[in-house]
Amino acid sequence: MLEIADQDVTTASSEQLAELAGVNAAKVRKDLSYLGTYGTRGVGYMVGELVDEIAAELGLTHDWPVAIVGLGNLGHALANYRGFGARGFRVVALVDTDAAKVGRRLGELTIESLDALDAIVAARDVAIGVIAVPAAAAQEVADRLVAAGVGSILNFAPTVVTVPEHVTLRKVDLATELQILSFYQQHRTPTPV
Amino acid sequence: MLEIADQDVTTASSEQLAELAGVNAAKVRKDLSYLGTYGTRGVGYMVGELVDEIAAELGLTHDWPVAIVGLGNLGHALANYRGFGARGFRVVALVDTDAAKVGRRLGELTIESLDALDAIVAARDVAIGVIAVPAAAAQEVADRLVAAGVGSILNFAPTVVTVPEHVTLRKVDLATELQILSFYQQHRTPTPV
DNA sequence: CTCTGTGAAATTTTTCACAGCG
DNA sequence: CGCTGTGAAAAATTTCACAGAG
Repeated sequence: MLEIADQDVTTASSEQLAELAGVNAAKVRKDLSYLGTYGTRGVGYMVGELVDEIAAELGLTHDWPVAIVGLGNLGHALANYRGFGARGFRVVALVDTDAAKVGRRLGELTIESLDALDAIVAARDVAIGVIAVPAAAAQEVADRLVAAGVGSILNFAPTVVTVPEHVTLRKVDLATELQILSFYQQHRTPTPV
Repeated sequence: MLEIADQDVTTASSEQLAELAGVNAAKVRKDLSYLGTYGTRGVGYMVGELVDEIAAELGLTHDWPVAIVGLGNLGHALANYRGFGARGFRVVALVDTDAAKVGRRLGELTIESLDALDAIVAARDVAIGVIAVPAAAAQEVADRLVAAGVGSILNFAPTVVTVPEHVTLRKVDLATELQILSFYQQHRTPTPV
């Protein structure tokens, strides 16, 4: 393992990849085979080539403009989150209803009013809207995002919001993760993956 | 549907539950059958009874003491997060290394020093530790939590941390959620669930 | 020789469909 | 009757195992 890490970081066998991912080697090969033939028999997979191919498949080669709505603690945390950039996301707008917050700078961006949302989305081609407002305001913000033409919404508010069929919606529930942990704890099963 | 909502909120058929969850009715019945027999033939499921049973199965009847380590924006957001309580989690400690933050009040709790972690965990019987520190400090915090005897860890830092076999670890990666959204957007598939 | 790519087998998950309870 | 609970069928996923490429 050490020898490999030192001398041969350019290729990896399905066995090694399987170990890293905690799955079966055959599964790795089958999954990768759907991307096409990127392995070399008798050698393994070229790591660089593989990373590029997976990135392309996952949409990481695109640059997705993201708007964050709501700059409470969570919104701030998201705005400061290192690593969105590395994964192909660019935060292009910070929006809040609170007049006291509008105009405040936060890193490279200035907080803007929710009323300007339509113009912001159109001008900066926002693809993804992140809802980080209190539960009570979530549906209203979702409606506004949809009206502005945002195609995908990530909802952090602890409430159910509904959107039209053509808009993709995901909900992140921070309590759910804790719940999964406590479930494992209660059942004393080692965490899978 | 309206009549049901008005008059008959105490029971729901597998068909209705399936609609709400966006799955097949047979799956609902099969899944619920693993809990035992809680439905009434010809009628449906008693919603109240069902909620209680699921809560018990998921460990929501326990009260899980949670400690949050790191009170940057994310830590604050988690500390203020409404709804942990409703799901059986009680934040019993806020911990940070920053001497400037220690002693500060935040809602009902006071921020304490990481050095006091062992005593805090022991005294308040902390079951779950939440890591909300920068990536660079995550492993250190994880080690401390493990040493203090915490059995489950939820890691929000964008880095991989390793823990002993007997500790349950989960990682929440905020960028992953965006990635899933952009994947759907790219492939123009309606979101499942 | 080693390690991929892939049919075929095994296993798991989901759906069907219906006997029978209330 | 309506709707559950559940065997049996169908579909999807995972693993095996090996021919053959490099």
